[in-house]
Amino acid sequence: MKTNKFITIYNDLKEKIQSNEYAPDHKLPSENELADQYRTSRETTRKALNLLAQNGFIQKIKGKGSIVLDVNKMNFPVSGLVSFKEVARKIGKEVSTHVHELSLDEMDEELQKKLNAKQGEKVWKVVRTREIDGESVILDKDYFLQKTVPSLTKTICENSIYEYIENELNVTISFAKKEITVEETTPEDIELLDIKDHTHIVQVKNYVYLEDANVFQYTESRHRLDKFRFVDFARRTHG
Amino acid sequence: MKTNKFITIYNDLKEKIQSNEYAPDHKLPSENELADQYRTSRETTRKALNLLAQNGFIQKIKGKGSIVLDVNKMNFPVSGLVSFKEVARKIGKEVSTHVHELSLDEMDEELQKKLNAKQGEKVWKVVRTREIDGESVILDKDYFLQKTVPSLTKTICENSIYEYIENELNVTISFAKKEITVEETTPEDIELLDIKDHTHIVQVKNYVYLEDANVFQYTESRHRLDKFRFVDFARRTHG
DNA sequence: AAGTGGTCTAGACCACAGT
DNA sequence: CTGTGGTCTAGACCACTTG
Repeated sequence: MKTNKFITIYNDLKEKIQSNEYAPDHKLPSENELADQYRTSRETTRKALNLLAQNGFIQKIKGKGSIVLDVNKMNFPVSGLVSFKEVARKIGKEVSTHVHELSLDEMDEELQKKLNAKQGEKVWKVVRTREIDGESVILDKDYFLQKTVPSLTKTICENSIYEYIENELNVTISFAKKEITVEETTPEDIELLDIKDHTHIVQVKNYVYLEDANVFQYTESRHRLDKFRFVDFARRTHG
Repeated sequence: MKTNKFITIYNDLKEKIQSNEYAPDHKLPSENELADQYRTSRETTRKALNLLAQNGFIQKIKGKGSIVLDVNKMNFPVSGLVSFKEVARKIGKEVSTHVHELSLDEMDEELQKKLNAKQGEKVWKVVRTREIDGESVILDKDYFLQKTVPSLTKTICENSIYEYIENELNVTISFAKKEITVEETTPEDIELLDIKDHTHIVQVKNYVYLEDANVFQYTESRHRLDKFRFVDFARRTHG
């Protein structure tokens, strides 16, 4: 696997920021200096710096330079495409996953629409609950098009489906859309989750798209109110 | 105001996509063709295309081309830095804002920490409720550092504070962090909002940063459960 | 083999901040 | 004035898709 030059520079600078070699509120070397250091052109250096800026490590200011941001203070985005396992590891809690259902089903009309699929295509349906510190707090229903995920096993579902998809299959995830709303608890929620006296749950609908801009997964996540937390990090972009 | 070449191209292509001149699932002209058409270099064209991709208008696929996405189907991000007025206009509802409090205060310790401010600095505190279709559903508490927002009036608060800040003052907003959690309703919620029988509200903490990477605004938004909806649009980025 | 997007280069001019 | 980041250019090579 050959790595691009600007990715190499990005990773190097990222590590130096995280290890405090470049400390918060201080400035990075200028673009010209960095281009010299890494024996590359300025445009390539700029690509690396723009990535750092996009991911919240630095802030570029015209006429001044690139300022290192306080990574810890920003308390990084648990947003986007991060998998449950990664999040769990991050918060350092005792977690586990229980698979309640794993089946290859026909789709009803609504699901067909959500996945933008044809009549007759089949989907994997996976129902899982997530336990944190011994309490069942998240109910996940995942739907994968069989077209892109030919087979699935219980073992895979108990670990990270994302890892399996990205590493074992040759599929690249491109972007995801999330919709967060609050809904009334259903009998199923009460059955599968350790609901306290709550009348509502937080519902997260997640649409995952591939490189070719087709949806291939739809997930409905139902979170116990008191255990829900979502962080979003929005950068202003041109236009 | 001089516009950059790549922004011009971006806007032109964006309009052509929105007006269906370039239809969903079809391909844009190649980068070389576009570079010819706009009498510019390929790299500049690429900058425009990358912006379109970032904002969800197209999907670039190596070896193939740039495919136009279905803008309507994706139901665009109401996420990030969009102001209440913009969102309101988008959903086309009858909305209004009521200012309950507008004062220049000392900060307590907690707020000082949140705004990363020094002892003795003062903040504008603004308490507003938002009415949609005659019901009071959002309670906003904004805190602005006086250092960056010297003066505020009730009229400004009734309209868009963001518009005032970005247009009248010479301040550029750079990025924002949001934290979404669910909290128990307080007596203040019940007093100022049309709460039904709900025991909880959705709380959105919003930290807004300037170009120099300092926080200048902290907002706590409290939303009635049944009227809350948040859309997030996450693109995969390198690294 | 031809065409596409992805990376990289070396050089140029600009707008802005600090002196 | 100098140095910074922002934009733009013309050309090169690569990896990938498709015929």
